[in-house]
Amino acid sequence: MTSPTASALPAPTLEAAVAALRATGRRASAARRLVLEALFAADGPMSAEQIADGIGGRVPRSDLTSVYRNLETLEELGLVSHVHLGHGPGLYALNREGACEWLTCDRCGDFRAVNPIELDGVRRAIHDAFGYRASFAHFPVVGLCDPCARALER
Amino acid sequence: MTSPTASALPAPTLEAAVAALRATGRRASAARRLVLEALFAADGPMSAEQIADGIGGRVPRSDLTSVYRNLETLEELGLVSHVHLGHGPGLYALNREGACEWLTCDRCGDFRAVNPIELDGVRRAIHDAFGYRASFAHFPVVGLCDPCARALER
DNA sequence: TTTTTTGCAAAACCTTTGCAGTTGG
DNA sequence: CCAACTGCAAAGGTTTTGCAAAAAA
Repeated sequence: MTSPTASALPAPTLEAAVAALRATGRRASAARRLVLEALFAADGPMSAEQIADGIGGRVPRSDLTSVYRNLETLEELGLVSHVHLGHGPGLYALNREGACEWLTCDRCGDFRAVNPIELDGVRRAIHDAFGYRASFAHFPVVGLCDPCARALER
Repeated sequence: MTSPTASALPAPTLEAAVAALRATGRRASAARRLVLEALFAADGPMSAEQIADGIGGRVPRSDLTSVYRNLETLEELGLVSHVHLGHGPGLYALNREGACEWLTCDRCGDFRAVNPIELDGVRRAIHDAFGYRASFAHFPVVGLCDPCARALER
């Protein structure tokens, strides 16, 4: 029931993101910049709470409600997206060049970002068999990673 | 972080399910029978709340907490499993013969059960490319169904 | 000045936990 | 009888909503 309203392309810098905000009549508020700074400083997808906490001090902390609202705005603009890697909170990341899709292990919780091109064969197989255009950007491929699969084979 | 502790096979009838419960020292309580009756009466996967509500009167209603606890028990026994079809509550169903996996449309929310055999080609492609043993039983393949894909192409 | 955005409090939503009382075997 | 189970109330974790005050343009 979600369909990204991507009205802007990935922004490579904070300034580009601010420009994209302004271009749609939105404001570059302090709270919004803080969210962007946290996202630019991150090395992987983060929960709203981690963003609000300021990534352990690397960035000043902010209000959780505002973080959620700003993430929603940034998502509407196509600057950010979120993924559900299991049962916990949604995880947010900047849309970088060649937006990513995800694989996650149901057993150890580890995850891996993959370039959509690498999943095109899989996507084609699904489309041929079921007529669905699959995407693993919002919900990942879930399975067992190789170490966990071996561990379960005893 | 989930791995089914399937200690029993799918039960084709309520009596078989009761037998599976007894075989592991568990009791066939009234509340538990009600959950099983609801599941046997259902034509698709249901939320815990729908089960507690007694499928709109087809079955007497029961306490939501007990429903959750009983679903958990039935899942431990391998009689039931649940799937997350999007952002709402988890949906539960009996494990029928040839347990199923799921496809769901991100846009209209529609879903479709498929026999795991039909996804084996997809699974192989994923395994060859990434070393993951994918399963779409707990988290479905998410994408756009054909009608929605056409609708978006304008 | 006008419109957007914020921060707080509160609620909504789904699920789990604690516990005293009940029940199945 | 006794362990397993129930129902209620309460809490936990994540996300949303309402609203008056503050800030951006």
